[in-house]
Amino acid sequence: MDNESSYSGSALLYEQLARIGKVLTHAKRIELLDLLCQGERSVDALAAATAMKLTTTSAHLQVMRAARLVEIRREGTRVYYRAASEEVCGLITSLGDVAKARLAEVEQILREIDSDSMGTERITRSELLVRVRQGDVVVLDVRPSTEYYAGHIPGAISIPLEHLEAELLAIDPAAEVVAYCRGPLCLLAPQAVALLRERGRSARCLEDGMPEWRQAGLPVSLGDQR
Amino acid sequence: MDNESSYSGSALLYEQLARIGKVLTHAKRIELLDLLCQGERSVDALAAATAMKLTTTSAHLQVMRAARLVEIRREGTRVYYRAASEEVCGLITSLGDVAKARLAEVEQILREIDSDSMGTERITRSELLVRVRQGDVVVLDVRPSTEYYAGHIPGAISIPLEHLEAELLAIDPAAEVVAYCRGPLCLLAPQAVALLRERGRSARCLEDGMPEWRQAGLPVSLGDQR
DNA sequence: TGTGTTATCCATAGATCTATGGATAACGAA
DNA sequence: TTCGTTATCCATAGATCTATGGATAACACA
Repeated sequence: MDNESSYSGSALLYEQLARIGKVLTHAKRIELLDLLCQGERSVDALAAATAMKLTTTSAHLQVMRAARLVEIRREGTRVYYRAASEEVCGLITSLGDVAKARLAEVEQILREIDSDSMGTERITRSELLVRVRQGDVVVLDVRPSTEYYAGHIPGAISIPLEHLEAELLAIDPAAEVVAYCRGPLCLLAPQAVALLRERGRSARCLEDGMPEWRQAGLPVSLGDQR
Repeated sequence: MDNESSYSGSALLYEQLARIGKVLTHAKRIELLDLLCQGERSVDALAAATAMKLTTTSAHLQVMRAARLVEIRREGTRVYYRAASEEVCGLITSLGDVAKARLAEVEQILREIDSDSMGTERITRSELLVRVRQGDVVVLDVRPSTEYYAGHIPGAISIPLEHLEAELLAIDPAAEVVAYCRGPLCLLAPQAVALLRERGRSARCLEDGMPEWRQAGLPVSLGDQR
C-alpha cells in the first residue's frame, strides 16, 4: 500500500509520545498536573490537595518528572514542583477539549453541578478586557489564595470560594461580578456564581480559567499586587 | 490547606480524562490516531501501515473506539475507521508540542533525519496562501495518494514521496516548491525537500502538515480536484 | 449453499503498573 | 549531636494491560 515504510524512523518518535501519554493514564496524575498548572506546590501540599498518601504522591511526581512534564525547585528540606512548560498545560487543556467533545459523561457531570449558573453565557476574555477598561466589573478569583499569589488576572481580587459568603460585603453590589478559577473543568467559579446569584448579585463566569488566560498571552499579575 | 475539598466532584472528571489518556499509552495507538487524522482507513490498511497483526490492530481500535476517539463506517464487509473529531487531532498535536519542547530525544531524532532540509525556515501557512495567490509556487503533497484524496490543500499536486524521483519532470523547474505531509512529526516532506534540493530545485517545507492546516480553519479540497 | 474476505470475539500467558509500609537521606533547629 | 520534618528509595502483593492463536460472525459472490 503506497509508501508507509519510508515513514519508518518514526517508530521511535511515537515511542516518545507514548512516554508522555503514559503519564496521563492516571486520574490523580492528571489532577496533579492540573494543579501544577496553577503554580508550584510542595509534595506535601499536593498530597493533601489530592487526598493521597505522601509516598504515593511522591511516586507519581517521580513518574511525571522522568517524563519531563514537571520540574522541581528545592528550598531547604522542601521540594516544590511546577509544570515544565506552557505546552504541558496546553496538553491538559486539549485533553479536556476532547473529553468535552466526546464523552457525554463529562457534559453530564459538568451540567449537574453547573446547573445553577447555567442560562447565561460565560464572558469571553476579550470582552472582559474591554469591561475592565470601562471599570464596571469586579473580577473575582475564587481559587485558593496560594494560587492567586502564583499568578492572577490584573485587577482581580482574591476571595477563595470558601470565604466568599463571609466576605460578600467586600464586593460592590452595583457592579457585575466576573468569576474565574482553574479552567473549564474546575467548578469553583460556577459555584461562586451560583452563590452570588442566590444573593441577588449579577454574576457570570469567565470562559475557561487561569491557564488558558496565560496561554492566550494575556498579562498576569503576581503576589498580592492587584 | 485552603479549599480543596469543594473541588470534590472533579474526581469523576479526572477519571474521564484518564480514560482518554489511557489510549495514548501505546506508541502504536498514537501512530494509528495520527494516521486516522489524515483520513479514514480500513482495519486491514491500518494493520499494514503500522506493521501489526490484524487481531492486534483490531484490538487497539476497539480500545480507541470505546474511548470515543475514533468512529467507524461500515461498507459491506469492510470497516473504515476515522478520528472522531478535530479535537482528537488537536490532542495529538499538543502531545507532539510537549514532546518537542521537553524531550531532547525527539529533537535529536527529528534533527538526524531532517538534517538535509535544515538551514531554511519552513514557510508559514499564511505566507503560503499569499504565494499561492501570486502563483509562483508549486504546492506538493507527498503523502500516500489515499491521504491526498481524503483531503489536501487547494491547488496542491499529489506525488507520493516514493514516486517523486520518477516524476520530477512534472514540476516546473522555475517555481519554488513547498512540500507538506502529515505534520511536524512526519518526515515525508523533509525527505522530499532534501531530494529536490539535491536535484538543484528550490524547495521548502510547510510548517506542520495537513491536520494543522485543517485545524487552522483553512480550506481543504477533496478527491482529485486540485 | 459453499467459499473466500474482512473483522471481531475470547481466553490466556506474560509483561507492566500501582499503592503502601518501612528504611533512608537531607536539612534545620535545639 | 540529637531530634523533628519533608521526601525519596525499595521491595512486593495485587491489579491491569498486551499480543496472539483460534473460533466465530457478517458479507459478497458464484
